[in-house]
Amino acid sequence: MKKVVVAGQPDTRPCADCAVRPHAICAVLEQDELRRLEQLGQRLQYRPNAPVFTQEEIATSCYNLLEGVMRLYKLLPDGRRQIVGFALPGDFLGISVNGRHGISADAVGPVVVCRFVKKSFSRFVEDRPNLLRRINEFVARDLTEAQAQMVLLGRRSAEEKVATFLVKWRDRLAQTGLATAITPLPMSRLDIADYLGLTIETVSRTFTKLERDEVIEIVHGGIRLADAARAEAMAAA
Amino acid sequence: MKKVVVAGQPDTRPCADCAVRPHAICAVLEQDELRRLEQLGQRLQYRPNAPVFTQEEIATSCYNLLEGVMRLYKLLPDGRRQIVGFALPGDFLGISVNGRHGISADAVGPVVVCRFVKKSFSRFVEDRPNLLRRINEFVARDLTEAQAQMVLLGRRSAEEKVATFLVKWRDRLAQTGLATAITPLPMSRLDIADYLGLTIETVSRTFTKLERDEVIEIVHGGIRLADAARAEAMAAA
DNA sequence: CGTAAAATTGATATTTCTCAATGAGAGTGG
DNA sequence: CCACTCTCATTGAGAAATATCAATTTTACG
Repeated sequence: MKKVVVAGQPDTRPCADCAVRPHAICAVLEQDELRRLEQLGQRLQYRPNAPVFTQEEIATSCYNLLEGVMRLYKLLPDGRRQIVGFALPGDFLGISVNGRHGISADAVGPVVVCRFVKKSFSRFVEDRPNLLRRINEFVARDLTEAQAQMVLLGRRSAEEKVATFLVKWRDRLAQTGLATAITPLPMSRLDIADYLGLTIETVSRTFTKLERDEVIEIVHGGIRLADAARAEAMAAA
Repeated sequence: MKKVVVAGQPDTRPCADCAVRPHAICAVLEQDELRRLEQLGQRLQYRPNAPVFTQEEIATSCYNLLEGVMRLYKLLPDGRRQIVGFALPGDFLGISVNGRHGISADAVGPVVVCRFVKKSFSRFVEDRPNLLRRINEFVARDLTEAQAQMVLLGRRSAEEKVATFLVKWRDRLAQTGLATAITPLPMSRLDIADYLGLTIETVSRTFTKLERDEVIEIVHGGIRLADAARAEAMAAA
């Protein structure tokens, strides 16, 4: 594989006009704290499919996702893959429990992150309970989402899985200000399958069925939720 | 259903000789802080199957589990249930992200908890970054476990699910000092099924198969891991 | 002991997977 | 600008895993 990491150019856009700040952990920082944190962060770009960090690898950095979509996943020894989540701008990644990353993360499309070296980042957080609380909330939110995903994986049919995925993905994009008539799906069918605990064929068939039933319209690079109400009913929690 | 909550008697055993303290969030507290926290906690007992808190309910309390096993689960509107975890002594429960509980929790067998009113507990945590960090670690650990469970639910066969469950359950019991030749299974087959995303019949058949294959021996109220190595191989992460 | 709940077992149905083939777009080099 | 090729997505047919429905056995409990 080609080299995929693009070295960060000198920061031309500092935290001050960071688009994701209100949604990121940084939102709780004061101006001067922000400038301090800015020193610690390094902006990096990744090409589509480039790995950002890997399961089992010693966790030396954590990341704010600034632009693009990432997939977070675990692999079994025989290669089976479970995607445990997709990260969107504003998400904070790389928290580890035993010094090693529990999951792998790579770029779906082009990605820009703000990287922090864990050591200095931890020191920064240490005297700022505000920030620690904020990080805590982020982790708690991730846990809540993980629990919802367990219900999906363990107890729902293929059709419910796909409908739920589409509705929740649309809602997440809307929250980060990316609402459009068409819901873009930057990830592949295989990614969706590995996220929902299905095969690519079942995902494809389910998309087709939902389109036949006029719940969605499959368009290039995404879908249109033609009958959002019906999709939401299928996704009902 | 009968009333199941037994009012806490005046604390006869204060934090000082709390058996779970080293494994609980309280481990990071100094003697005097501990005495302070003690004021805030209330010891409560629950009968088997008694609910402790419920999904969607406004989250006013959080809990240290002191004795017994709890099941944590989510229900779908049509009654399908996914158990997202079993709690053991030392676990901290009731963290909520939006003021309401995201999950339900009830006692599997008899349970004793240490309950804290969220409001006063939060105030206590506020000036103790140590404790906040500890809670953070607990949530991060839960998240890591949830991610592992997603792999199990999405990508593993019934046999792998059951074997993994048994091995990990044994390991958890061992960690909390409950290691024995026989691994007790206080939860029902239905609980196990709802934890693994299977039906009760499939769980039962899989137990039988594992016994025929001499991987386990089914004994009253639990199992013996007759061939731990083989079980661990099936569970290999 | 007798009854109810839990667990097991069996027969069949259903869902989803697997394997195989085809089709559609995107990028490339002539 | 057009084949060519590669990857990704879709579709089909048949297989496999697990669910469902039903019966029976075992265990728990009054």
